[in-house]
Amino acid sequence: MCHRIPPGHPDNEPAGCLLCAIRSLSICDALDESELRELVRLSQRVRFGSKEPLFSEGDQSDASFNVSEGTVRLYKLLPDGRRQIIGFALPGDFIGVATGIRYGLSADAVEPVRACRLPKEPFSRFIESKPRMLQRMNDFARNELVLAQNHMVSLGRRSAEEKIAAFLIGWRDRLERIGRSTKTIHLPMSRQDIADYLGLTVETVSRTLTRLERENTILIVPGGVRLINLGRVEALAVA
Amino acid sequence: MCHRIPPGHPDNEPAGCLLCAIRSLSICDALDESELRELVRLSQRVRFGSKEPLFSEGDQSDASFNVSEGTVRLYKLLPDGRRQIIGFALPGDFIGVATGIRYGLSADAVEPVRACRLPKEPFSRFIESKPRMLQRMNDFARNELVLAQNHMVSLGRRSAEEKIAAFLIGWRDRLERIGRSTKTIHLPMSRQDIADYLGLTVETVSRTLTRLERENTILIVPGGVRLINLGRVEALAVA
DNA sequence: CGAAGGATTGACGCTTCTCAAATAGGGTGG
DNA sequence: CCACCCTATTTGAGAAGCGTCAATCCTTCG
Repeated sequence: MCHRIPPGHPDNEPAGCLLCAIRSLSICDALDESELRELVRLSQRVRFGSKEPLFSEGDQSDASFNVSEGTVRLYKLLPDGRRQIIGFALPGDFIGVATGIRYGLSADAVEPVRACRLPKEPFSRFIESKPRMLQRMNDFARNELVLAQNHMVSLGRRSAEEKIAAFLIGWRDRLERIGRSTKTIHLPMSRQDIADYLGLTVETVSRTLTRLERENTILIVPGGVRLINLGRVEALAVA
Repeated sequence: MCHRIPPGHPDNEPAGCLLCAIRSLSICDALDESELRELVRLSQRVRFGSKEPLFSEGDQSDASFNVSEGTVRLYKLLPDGRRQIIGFALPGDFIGVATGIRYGLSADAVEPVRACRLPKEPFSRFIESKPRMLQRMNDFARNELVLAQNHMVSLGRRSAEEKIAAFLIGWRDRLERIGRSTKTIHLPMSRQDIADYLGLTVETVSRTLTRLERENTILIVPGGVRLINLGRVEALAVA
């Protein structure tokens, strides 16, 4: 539907922080009007087409990103190509903060993505004297840790069926928190992505989903699922 | 060897932040002398015996802790008792920061632990106007995320043998960074702990370790292991 | 309309789990 | 100091869940 976009194509719009639709979801909510005006000057609005990388593990870490639209896949690769998806970033999420001079993981767009690019140096100078912003970034990191911890429980201790259920419930909750419809849960990522997120194979994901559908627990629809027997899914998810 | 210690037994020593041996490893390194003096007044030195909980998932989150001695196990439980160990905390680590009013996971002492207890309210007031401290706490949270991400790769995409190797290398690196000997790697945690950390069973951990020993890759010694064929372990660990 | 990639389904195998029992080790009390 | 007990660890045999390989189907898009 939309034509190929060059890597990290800059929009011609300026970063419109003051009018930003997802500001209340993002770290920028900790800034006042004059600070936002300052941020406008040091940030850039960028777009990425499906599968296009925002950054890759090992790259020089030049910038972080505030996702404003679309879904981003964050992952690590083993030398032989095995992939573990660490998480998916949604609008409001703040990604690409590296500990060292290089990114510790890779990120690419699952579907077309818009984001604010925050170049490392200017941005770190910008925040260094803003305790409220630092607090908010701390809260965001803590929240990421909570997600990571639940993810570890799934990876280490849940069966394939429980993993899928926990994934669907967790994804639904995240969509809900950013104000998306949850009547039918939109799944922009592929079966392979779900498999690599849950430590399974595509085949197992596919089989498990169709089994859940045959049992009338879920309904598979194009681009997502509906939870028919919500209680059953939730029971599997906590287990 | 030592008698039973009541839960979270307070030492009679004051919190000696100025002389603290692990300050350079901890978040407190971001504080100057007068700030440390302030911290002394609002923190308490506490001890925990083996297996004693520092806090439990679902408890009201009253305080966080700076570990100064010993090893802490951080974990989550499923309703049926399955356990996933999220990580181990060592001297210098800052644990028990909750996002909400309740702890999101449980923590207990693997071996006798000393820590500084930082009551939530006074501590959050203490840091709110200290950007350097907030920065450092951010760095610590980021570092935890890096560990979590590597852990997820192990849980989701590595074989039992690779998990064990990656665990040994990762543990060795952490011991090294806090200045511990790595000639023989001290493992204070049980086989069951290692299993619950790696998403395996005790039997698989035991079998894998003895297989590695039979192949002359490692040597199992009381309380730890020695890496005989370091190259082999490292090769398994990256894979 | 046809090609290409994604998703599903099936048959079979293997790694890891489960259940069970033996062994070792550490702490306690006599 | 030694014997005993309790727990941790190791080892074995068999089962099962999930992975692998392969073929088919479906969808999307040129």
